[in-house]
Amino acid sequence: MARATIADVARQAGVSKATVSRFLNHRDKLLTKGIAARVEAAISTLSYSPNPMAQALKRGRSRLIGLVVADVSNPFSVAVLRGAEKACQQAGYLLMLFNLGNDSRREREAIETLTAYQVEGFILNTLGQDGGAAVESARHGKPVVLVDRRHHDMRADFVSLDNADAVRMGARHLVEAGYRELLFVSEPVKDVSPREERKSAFCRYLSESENTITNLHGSTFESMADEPEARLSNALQCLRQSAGERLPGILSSNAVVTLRVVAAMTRLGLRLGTDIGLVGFDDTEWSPYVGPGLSTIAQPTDDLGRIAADCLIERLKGLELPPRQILLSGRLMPRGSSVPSPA
Amino acid sequence: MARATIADVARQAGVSKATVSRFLNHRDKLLTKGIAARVEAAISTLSYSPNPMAQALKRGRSRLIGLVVADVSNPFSVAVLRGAEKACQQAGYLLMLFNLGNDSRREREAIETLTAYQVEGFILNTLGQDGGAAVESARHGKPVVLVDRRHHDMRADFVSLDNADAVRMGARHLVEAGYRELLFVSEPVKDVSPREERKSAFCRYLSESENTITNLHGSTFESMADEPEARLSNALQCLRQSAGERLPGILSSNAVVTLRVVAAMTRLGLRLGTDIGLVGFDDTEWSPYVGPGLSTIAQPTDDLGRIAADCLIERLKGLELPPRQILLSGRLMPRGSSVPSPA
DNA sequence: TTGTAAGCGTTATCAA
DNA sequence: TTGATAACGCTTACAA
Repeated sequence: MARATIADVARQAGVSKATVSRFLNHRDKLLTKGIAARVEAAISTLSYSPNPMAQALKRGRSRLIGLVVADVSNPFSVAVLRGAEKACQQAGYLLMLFNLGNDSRREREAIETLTAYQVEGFILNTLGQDGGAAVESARHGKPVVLVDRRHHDMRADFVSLDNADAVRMGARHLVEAGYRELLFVSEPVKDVSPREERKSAFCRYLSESENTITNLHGSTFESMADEPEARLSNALQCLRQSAGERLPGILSSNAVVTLRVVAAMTRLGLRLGTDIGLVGFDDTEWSPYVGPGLSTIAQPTDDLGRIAADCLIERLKGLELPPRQILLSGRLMPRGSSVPSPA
Repeated sequence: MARATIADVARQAGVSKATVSRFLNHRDKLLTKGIAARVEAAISTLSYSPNPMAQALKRGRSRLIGLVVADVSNPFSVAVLRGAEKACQQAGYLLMLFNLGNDSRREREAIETLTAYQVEGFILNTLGQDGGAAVESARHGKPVVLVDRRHHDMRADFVSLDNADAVRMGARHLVEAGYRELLFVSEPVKDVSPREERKSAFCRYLSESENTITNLHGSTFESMADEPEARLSNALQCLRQSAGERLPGILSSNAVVTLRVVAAMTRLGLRLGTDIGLVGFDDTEWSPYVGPGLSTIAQPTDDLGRIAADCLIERLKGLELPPRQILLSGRLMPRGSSVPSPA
């Protein structure tokens, strides 16, 4: 038999639908003990639970939160997803996931689809390049929280790693380990805010440290997904050239790039740590087992997701505040790839 | 301003709501050219799109498919998710994801929540241990497709890797490479169907090959997440003991276990391939870069997800057929970890 | 404190 | 071919 409706419960308990609805929404506030008990009994014998679609239609609120991620296969996104999910669940919301599959042109579609399903707000881990779809929905009164990636045209709560600090931490670690010719490797920076921030923080670190640390020098390199392998290999060889007697060290801006660097070093027969130092953003379960162990900067991904969701839920509860910016610190995980010579 | 409703469109076009609805659902089948044009114009000027909640309420169908995964942080689940998503999108369905976070007791909650949102069917990548919640919903007429994990009490379409074949492939590869003392390492097998299938396929392979291959011997080991590190280390040392002069080789049943094995070997100072051969289920982006490269058995994850979704959608379209079982072949990715001595 | 009735945005049934 | 009108399952004035 089909799901029980509020009418079934009302009939079973010998009361009106309104009474059942009151029991559900205001619990015992307005109800006689006896009636409440009868309703409760009816609900449990019919194992009734309200139809959220109908509720959404009537209330205009769906208890749904839209989560749009640029790419679910990015472990970072998944980690954020998990954190957000937990927070949403606790607050009685359900996450609706829309994965862009790295096609940023679909962002508008995602937001419109989710809007159609009456999501009450958005958590976005996207580029924001699809004609300000997010901005629009913010104007329509749906709160938005940005995670990890800023939208340049948008004022909204923003939750992210403290990139500047993390870069400084990674670079300083390399320097303290003895590496002097630094290279920052990232995917193409263009319009992707964390990449921009990391790159410029890297440059800032260099110009700040040139005075105090002798022989320190650095440069940056952008590696594309579909480039010929030789490009990155060349860059590494140049790096060793310019290093001369000094030790070269690489700071890579995410796990994918880190793997590309490792691959290139493998091709060239270069040893991690010994020939070139390496520190990479994003600590993964496999980081300890690549080569002598990869030194990484771990992001508090769970917290990022949780806090993003909490921010959104606060807004949904009516919190009025100028857009907040919440930056969380990363944690350095030193391993063999940033140790100059084998023990 | 708020979303346009069908009433707004009707007013704008100077027709009734029914006419607009007809335009939407039966297109031009029943409509005068002129009227159709007016409705079309009104729809586009108001940029109207129907409210799926209202549609769901009225039709009893939501265009939603529920996907329940045991653990999103498992890359396998994510890959399936991506495949399923693509297929659903093409068929005009939206996926609602529910992540169990490895707590199989929440499966019932997941199914009930999704049912409340009127999902039309389920794709389950779960244990099915939560009191046959899935079975129930199947009885309520919601089609279910199982991916990777069987529910012993359930007859439903099932999509999975051909585990028996994959195990044979992995074991044979080790044997052909010269390893003779084989160990199958998996997480606790209890009631997790792919683990059971892989383990028993391993044992079957052994008993079938003992006759033809001299000196071949094998055993199995179950490694728990929270066990002391020493347990697995011991197992490896035992393995080398019993191997004697022969080469020991390990077949590990998923990526997590593979990393545990690698960790244990690292602790013991054993070299991958040279001291112990290793082939692991699940090919990951990092597999090539751990040690001399990890030999793996790649699953066609995208296909698994896509086919699962397609099966479900066929059922939703009314296909009546006894439960199907669709097994896809894995692919061996040989790398350094199954090469006995360094080149 | 409880019930009646209207309405959320659709679709489906009936007349016209 | 088109238009009223009644549902779908729920919430919420307003009445009682």
